[in-house]
Amino acid sequence: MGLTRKEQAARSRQKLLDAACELIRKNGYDATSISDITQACGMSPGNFYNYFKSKEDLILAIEREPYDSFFDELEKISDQATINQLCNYIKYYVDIAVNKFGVGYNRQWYAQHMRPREDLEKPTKLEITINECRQILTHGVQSGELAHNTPVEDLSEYIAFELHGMNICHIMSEGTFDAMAWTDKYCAYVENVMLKPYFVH
Amino acid sequence: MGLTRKEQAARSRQKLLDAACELIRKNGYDATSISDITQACGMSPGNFYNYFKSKEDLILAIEREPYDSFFDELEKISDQATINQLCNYIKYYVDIAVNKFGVGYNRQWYAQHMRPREDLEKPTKLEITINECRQILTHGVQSGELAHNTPVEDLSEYIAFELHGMNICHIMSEGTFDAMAWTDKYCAYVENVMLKPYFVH
Amino acid sequence: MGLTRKEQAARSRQKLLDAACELIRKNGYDATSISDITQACGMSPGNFYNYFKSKEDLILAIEREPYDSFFDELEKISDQATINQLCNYIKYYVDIAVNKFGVGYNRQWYAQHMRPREDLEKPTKLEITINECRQILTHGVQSGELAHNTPVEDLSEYIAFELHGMNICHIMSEGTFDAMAWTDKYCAYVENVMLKPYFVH
Amino acid sequence: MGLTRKEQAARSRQKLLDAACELIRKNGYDATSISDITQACGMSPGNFYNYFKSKEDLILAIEREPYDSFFDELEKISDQATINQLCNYIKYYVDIAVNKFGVGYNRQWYAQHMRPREDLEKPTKLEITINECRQILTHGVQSGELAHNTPVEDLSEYIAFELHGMNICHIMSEGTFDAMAWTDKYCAYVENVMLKPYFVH
DNA sequence: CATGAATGAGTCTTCATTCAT
DNA sequence: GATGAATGAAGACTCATTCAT
Repeated sequence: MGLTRKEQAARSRQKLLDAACELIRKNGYDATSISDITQACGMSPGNFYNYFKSKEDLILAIEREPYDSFFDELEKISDQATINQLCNYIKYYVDIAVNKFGVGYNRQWYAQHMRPREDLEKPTKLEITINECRQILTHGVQSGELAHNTPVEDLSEYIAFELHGMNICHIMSEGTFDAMAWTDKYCAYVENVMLKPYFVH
Repeated sequence: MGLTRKEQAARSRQKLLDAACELIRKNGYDATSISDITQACGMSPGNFYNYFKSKEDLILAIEREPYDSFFDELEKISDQATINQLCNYIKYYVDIAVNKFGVGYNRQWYAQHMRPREDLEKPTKLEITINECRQILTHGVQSGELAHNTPVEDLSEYIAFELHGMNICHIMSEGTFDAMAWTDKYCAYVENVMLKPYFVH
Repeated sequence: MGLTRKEQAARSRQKLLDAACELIRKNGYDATSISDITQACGMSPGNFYNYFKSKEDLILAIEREPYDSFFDELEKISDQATINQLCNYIKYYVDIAVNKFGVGYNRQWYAQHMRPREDLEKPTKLEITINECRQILTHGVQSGELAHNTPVEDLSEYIAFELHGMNICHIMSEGTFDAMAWTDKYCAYVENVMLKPYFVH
Repeated sequence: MGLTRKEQAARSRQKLLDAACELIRKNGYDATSISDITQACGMSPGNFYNYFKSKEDLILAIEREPYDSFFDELEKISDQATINQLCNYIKYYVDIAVNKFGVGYNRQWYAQHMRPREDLEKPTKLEITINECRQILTHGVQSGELAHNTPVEDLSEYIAFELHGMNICHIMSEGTFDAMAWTDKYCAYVENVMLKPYFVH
């Protein structure tokens, strides 16, 4: 039925984004050609460049998207108990990594972000994960759920490192690692062991 | 002078292997061409195929494991208290990663081990790390230092993931991350928080 | 506001023409895309085809000749001595080229007129310059100032080529070539050397 | 019969050079694709890049070649009378421009060299022509054939401009301008008119 | 063992052009 | 008149691989 031009364009762009994600996830970045992507959308190759400046640009667009929404996610859960926030965050992270990105895409992601960096000022992707954890824990301390002496800094690092380590395990296992089961156990561990000493009551 | 053909051949093969390692680490697998590799060795591209059936074949050949030798180290410390063994293991791991290998080599290591694998039977390098942790913890349970209900499996994973996550952080920070300080804190955390519930007495 | 459709159309067409001129001058015909042109006008690419059948059609439309108006000037000086007419013509030419048009426009002018031509009947812009010189010299022969055996044809060519050669030098030098000084010397040369053998007393 | 590898390579490179020259001359630079060139040589497209870094590189190689040999040409004729040197130089220039390069290539040549320049230090192509003329005339003065008051500087410019103006005429006429006939007349003019006042005896 | 010229399929990207809105 | 999404044919360039020398 009647789609406006803008809607049509947005839909095409999203189709490309989804197809690209899917293909890169399956085959990896280098093994996915622009033609593969447009073909999967039933488009001509040239049309790709109406939406993305280059193949490189596509990756940036894909990457920006779901990780950006972490912050939105944090917003949505900001009124929950700290431990719930944290567990939801962890589950959300794993879900994105495993279900949305998958092994192929994550491989590319790490390859890219482990390259030598020019701009040492910008926070690394790992620091961003740490920041997000810290944000939740800090909020927990401020709200009185966690003790003042909670080593927020250290715990944030531990969790962030753990998530990335798990991600790598997932990649190396070619996706056979059961990330979802792990997540449940790890959340329980965070609650019952890691944060245990710091809960107020 | 006076090298036999066989020696010459072995030397050429090794040169190719080393150059490939170096280049793939720097630029990634797909961005490293056969020409790049042979040129780095002062060879002609054709010569590559005297030693490797294909580019894919090369990757399989790059399977030297400097991380493997940890087992020897474990032997040496097997009579210490479990917590000491574990902390020594962690310190040893970090020391190797940071001081011996450094950012450059680790980049290469991950790039290599995150590539798609054919042989799903062989344990991944991360699984090896988990195994080593498990070995220590299991020993702790058997010796009565740790309770029988210690979730050895889970804790081994947590520690192994943490170590690799830290390693990645170290890489992404271009070596500015203070891994040694982190190690001390993490060891304390392992002793005082993670294993706390499971110590017998 | 309040433009009729026709006026609006004419204005759009002219904007396209001007933008095309400007861009082709700067980057060359092949390096100038329809999108470049329409974008420079703040138009959509499709709109181009409301005014021109094709890109090739555009080039044919860019046939405005500011150099043509020299003939008017010739009228005004037709009662002077031949050598003065010629020198004034040369000076006028150089003045127009250097001061009025400048390096930028001349670049465009040559780029445009050196493109492959379909209509071999129409005189080239260079032939027009030759014609103008010939007109002056012929008049000189007819008025008895120049000998009958004056090789009018050849000398006209020499002067016309010289002017265009100088113009190109001016362009290539980015305008640092001192065209005015050159003009004085060249006029003296025309009088004292080139035409010397043909003056009747 | 038995060609060495190096000979074979040199021959291939030359074949590419010749075919490129021929095709660009006929169709212009932009209308000549790498495939066109290699196909004309019975080669695969990829092989082109064993000999030239890029398409741009090819142009530079073509261009360098015949204009470089002007200097060799000057060497060869350095013991002739100045007027003969000059006429031979002019004839050689026209021959290269018309027969070797042709309209298509020259179009490209001028388009390229009339572009805005970054490096104002390097002499323009036109200055090189002036230099070559000056070299011959200076030698004529030094050898006593031409008077000391010969305006070498000016005359060199006149001749160089004339040659380029003629070249442009040749382009604009789509090659119908009879450059060879013109050359003969112009050489006679240089001898009998332009240099006449300055010959010693 | 080593060379390097040659292959040719494949990649990213551009762009003139069309057409439904 | 104007828009801009879509097309698809080309083009420059790369690279794993082969093979005659």
